[in-house]
Amino acid sequence: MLPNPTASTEVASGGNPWDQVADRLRAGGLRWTPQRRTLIEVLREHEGHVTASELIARCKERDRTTTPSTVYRTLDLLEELGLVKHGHGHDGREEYHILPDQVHGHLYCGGCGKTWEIRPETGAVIVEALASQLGFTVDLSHVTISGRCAGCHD
Amino acid sequence: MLPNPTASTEVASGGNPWDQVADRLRAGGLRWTPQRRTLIEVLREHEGHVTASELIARCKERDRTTTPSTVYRTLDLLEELGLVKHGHGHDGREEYHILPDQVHGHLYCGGCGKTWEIRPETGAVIVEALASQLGFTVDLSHVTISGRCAGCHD
DNA sequence: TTTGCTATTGCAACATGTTGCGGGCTCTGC
DNA sequence: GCAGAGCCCGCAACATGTTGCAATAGCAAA
Repeated sequence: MLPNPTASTEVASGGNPWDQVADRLRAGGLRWTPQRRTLIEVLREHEGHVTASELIARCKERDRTTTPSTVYRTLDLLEELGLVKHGHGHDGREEYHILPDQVHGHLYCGGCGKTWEIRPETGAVIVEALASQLGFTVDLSHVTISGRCAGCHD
Repeated sequence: MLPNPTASTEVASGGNPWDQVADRLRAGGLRWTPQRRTLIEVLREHEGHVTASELIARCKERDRTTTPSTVYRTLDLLEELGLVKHGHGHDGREEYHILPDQVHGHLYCGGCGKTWEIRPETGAVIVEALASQLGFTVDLSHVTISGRCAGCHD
């Protein structure tokens, strides 16, 4: 039935996570559709962060009939599977972290418009400050923190 | 020339900042319009934070002809005057801090949906961590940091 | 008070997300 | 290989912001 039965166990352990998406969906009673396949193909080609609108644009390049609502709904699904994680850029727009193996936060400089990743050591300080003082578990990856970088003071 | 010359110095030092808005606008060659007056009246009645859509709704209560674009543009103006400061809630929607005398950040719990203010002491730890390690000057008030509060772990 | 400059408004169109609904398609079980 | 079950798609409508443009209306100077 499956085109390539030999690959399944190999892929399951060390292979590309995207190869398992179809099976993981079906295992949960969900469906593997052309629209979802298109989005997965687009995601395979990206790393790091992408805005939702860019993903939609790329999907439209492959399939002119792409509908935004379908993309957003599929992204929600993939987030539940842990394959992407959404956050918000400095302006509140949606951004997706692809394959969030290592959670990290972002900094945005309002002066020059650049964005940096917050290194784990630095992030740990923030996370711990809020954990110890308020018992709050921070999800740093959800927001982009704004401010001014070293080169853009005053 | 001014209608109430005796009040000017009094107001300038300790009075209500909203009372000076009209003059501050005119001083810059800008105009004092009914639409702006309506928004100021609404802002006077609020403290802390309000979402943009709530402000628009309140303006509409006073003036049915209120247009969203005008409200947004006026809020931009008031931000330049330092009377409000915009930020983004956990979902990326706009929020305005009214009269930001003391800048503070916000925490949002994805479990119970509540929001807390970050106390200055706690905020200082975060600001300093990024300043000393990266030379980055954080504007904590711009974003709402997400996570889980003490009561919503696991 | 009148006049003229131009800041501002309201509209319309657009960008980005979200949501409800009816019909179609995927999957499974026979 | 077929048919039923129900997940999903695409549409339409809406919510929240942003932007360009022509007409209006504040303001100040005469």
